[in-house]
Amino acid sequence: MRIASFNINGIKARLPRVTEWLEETRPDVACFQEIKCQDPNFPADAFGAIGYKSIWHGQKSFNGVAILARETEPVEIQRGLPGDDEDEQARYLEAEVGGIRIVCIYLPNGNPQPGPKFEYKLSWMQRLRSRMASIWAEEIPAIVLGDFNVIPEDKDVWLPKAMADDALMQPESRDAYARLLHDGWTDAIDRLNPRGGVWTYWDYQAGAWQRDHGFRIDHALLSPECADRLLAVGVDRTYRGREKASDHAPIWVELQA
DNA sequence: ATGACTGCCTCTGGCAGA
Repeated sequence: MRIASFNINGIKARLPRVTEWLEETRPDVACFQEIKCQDPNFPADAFGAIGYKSIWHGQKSFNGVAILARETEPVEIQRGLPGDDEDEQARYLEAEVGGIRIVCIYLPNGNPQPGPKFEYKLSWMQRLRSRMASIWAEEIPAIVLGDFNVIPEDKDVWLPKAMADDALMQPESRDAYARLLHDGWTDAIDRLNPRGGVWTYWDYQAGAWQRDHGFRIDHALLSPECADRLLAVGVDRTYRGREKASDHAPIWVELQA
């Protein structure tokens, strides 16, 4: 079973790229972040036509997440990250697909730091940890994946100095991410690429893609019930180099059926 | 080098992204 995640940076601008990727790679489950559309405008029919059923949580202009499943309907468990009734940003969608709990997240970027956006990021990560602890307690196969907007370690960025002041790699952001790992979740890409050097994002600016100036911020965290079944991981880098590409590449994990 | 690019909604420029 292959479960993928893709920060698509706008479903309207990216639909041809995204359907092409689905048809070429045929993941069993696909999580999208930054769909950047309101709920009525999500192109569920276009995905249905190529064999995928969708649930989504949209928002005007920004954010927005979706979960697609091949030949089966994702069963929605939770929409929006619990823990703050004031938070209306569409960044969290949780479903069950084929006996696996799928948690699709778009974690706040947090720039500029310090400031309210960085505080929002850190409080969001606290709430995520709490939600993940509840899921952990269910002792089920679960995978939390998406755009975490955290560079976990220096080995996960082409040049640590270049990003030193960025919210993505502040000690507070890294500590909050490390706590999830200490809680027992397995960073699937890191587990199978322990020396680092794996990028999932390249900026549109300054020829970052051409120079391979990237970093790793898209992650997949596995509960023990999933980690025991981990066969392979990957980043579909080639899609970053195509016409009208997202600034992220898709990531995927393969679990034993 | 306070640079660079892209998408969105449209106050077609300002915001957000990372």
